[in-house]
Amino acid sequence: MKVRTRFAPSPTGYMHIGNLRSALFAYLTAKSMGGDFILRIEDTDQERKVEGAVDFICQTLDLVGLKVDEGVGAGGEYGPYFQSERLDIYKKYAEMLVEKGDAYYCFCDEERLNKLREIANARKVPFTYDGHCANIPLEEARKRIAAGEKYVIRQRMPKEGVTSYIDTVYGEIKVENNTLEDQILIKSDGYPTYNFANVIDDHLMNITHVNRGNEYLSSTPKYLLLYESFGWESPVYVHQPLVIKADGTKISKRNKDDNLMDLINRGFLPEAIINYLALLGWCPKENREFFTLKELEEAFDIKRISSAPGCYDIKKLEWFNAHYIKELDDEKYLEWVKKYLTLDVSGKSEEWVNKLLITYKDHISCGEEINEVVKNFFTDEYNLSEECKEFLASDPVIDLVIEKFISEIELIEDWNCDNINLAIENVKNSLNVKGKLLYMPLRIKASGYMHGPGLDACIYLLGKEKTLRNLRK
RNA sequence: GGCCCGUUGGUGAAGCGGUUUAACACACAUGCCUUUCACGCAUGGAUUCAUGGGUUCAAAUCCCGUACGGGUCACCA
Repeated sequence: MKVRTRFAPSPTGYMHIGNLRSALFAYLTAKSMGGDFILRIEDTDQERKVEGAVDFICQTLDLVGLKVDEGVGAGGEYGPYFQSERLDIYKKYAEMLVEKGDAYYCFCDEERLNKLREIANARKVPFTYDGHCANIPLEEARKRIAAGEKYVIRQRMPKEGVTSYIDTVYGEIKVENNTLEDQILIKSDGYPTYNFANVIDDHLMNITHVNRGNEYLSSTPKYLLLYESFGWESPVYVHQPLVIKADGTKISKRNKDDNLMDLINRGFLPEAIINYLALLGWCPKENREFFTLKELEEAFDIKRISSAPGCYDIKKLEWFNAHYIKELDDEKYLEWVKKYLTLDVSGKSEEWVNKLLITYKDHISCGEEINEVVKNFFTDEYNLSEECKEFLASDPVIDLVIEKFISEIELIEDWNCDNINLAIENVKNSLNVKGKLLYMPLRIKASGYMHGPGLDACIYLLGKEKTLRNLRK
């Protein structure tokens, strides 16, 4: 049977790094076994729905290269793929369960449930539904419904026994049935709950592997009981470890380091994000860290998903990103990096701008960083860091080096890197200064930075006039 | 609180009973190279795998308890 996995987000806003990771793992689970990746939208909560969120999810998947084989945006024969368009299907299956006695109509209103909750709170015991409506005869229940009374449908849980299953990542999970609540399947507005719609859709859409966060680990028995009631075969469960942050705070759509669009807008490459995310909770058999999506599809193996949480670290992502930036060929790099350039380049030749950007290609870890690293080329007002000032004051020969260099620069007629190197060489020979003491003063005075690309290229790009102005400051 | 999951160096993470004197990567330190930084190359750092017991000839690896962290107990998904 062909492997089929799904990414089933609810349209509640932007995606963060954790959402994308879920999508990635579902995608890789399918692709690693030659299967299909399906996109289903779980829009059963009418109150939390956000306008435009579906488009956004599709765009995001497209952007990072996770191609949807079937479902929203791709079509397919198991639709509709919006849960809000499948209401009659859920209703039908819920009624079947009622007919079998594995579910029942419940007329308890919010008021009564709140009262129960208060009592439970006061006694400091967890609230669970008391089964108040569990034994209303079906005939009577139907009459009340016909009379217009509001109702929900609840799953009837076994009072004893244990439900267990084998999870691909966590192994055997056992849960006592008496800890399971008679959960709601169909809400009073006629919409299904997540727990129910999920089971129905996964079965009807022939989903073979269910990828989801491990927060569902202990509620999975509820699903299993539903499959059992229907006499359906349950899918393979692949529960994934959570993604946490080093500082203990949660991944949030509002945090700029976590929000996917923010990352893209700051100049993180999709390839880098995908590569990094794949390694968050999964590890390849061979000792390797760089993977394209295609390579991940080959190498991925659900058996190697870790059961310990993955730790999201923006620093490591930056490192991956810097690597992928270096891999870009110059033409592609220029086209990409210019999208992030906010400095005023009017009055500069395109040739000069391109050379400047390429020179700094190996020195940025994300797109927007280019502005920081290159800004002194656009201003006469730069402030030296304390570290720079300290260095300049650290040796009396430094002033001589600068003075000599100024006179050498003044002599250059043909402005190119070779002549600039020659000038440096002359300073070195005449003052007998070399190494850090020679290069650092020149770099700091000319460019305002302690670090950067080759000094000759920096000075060349600065131009003769500006170099002299900076050196004389 | 009940139930479920997790805990390996500064960080991420491999290893899942003996070939481990615990891989690899990031970070750090030192050295080499480059007329500087960076890049690259080389070297160094966990007497030890949260903790206490147990099983075994042998445990980071299996079992039990403890601590800490997380999850879950909604007409949210």
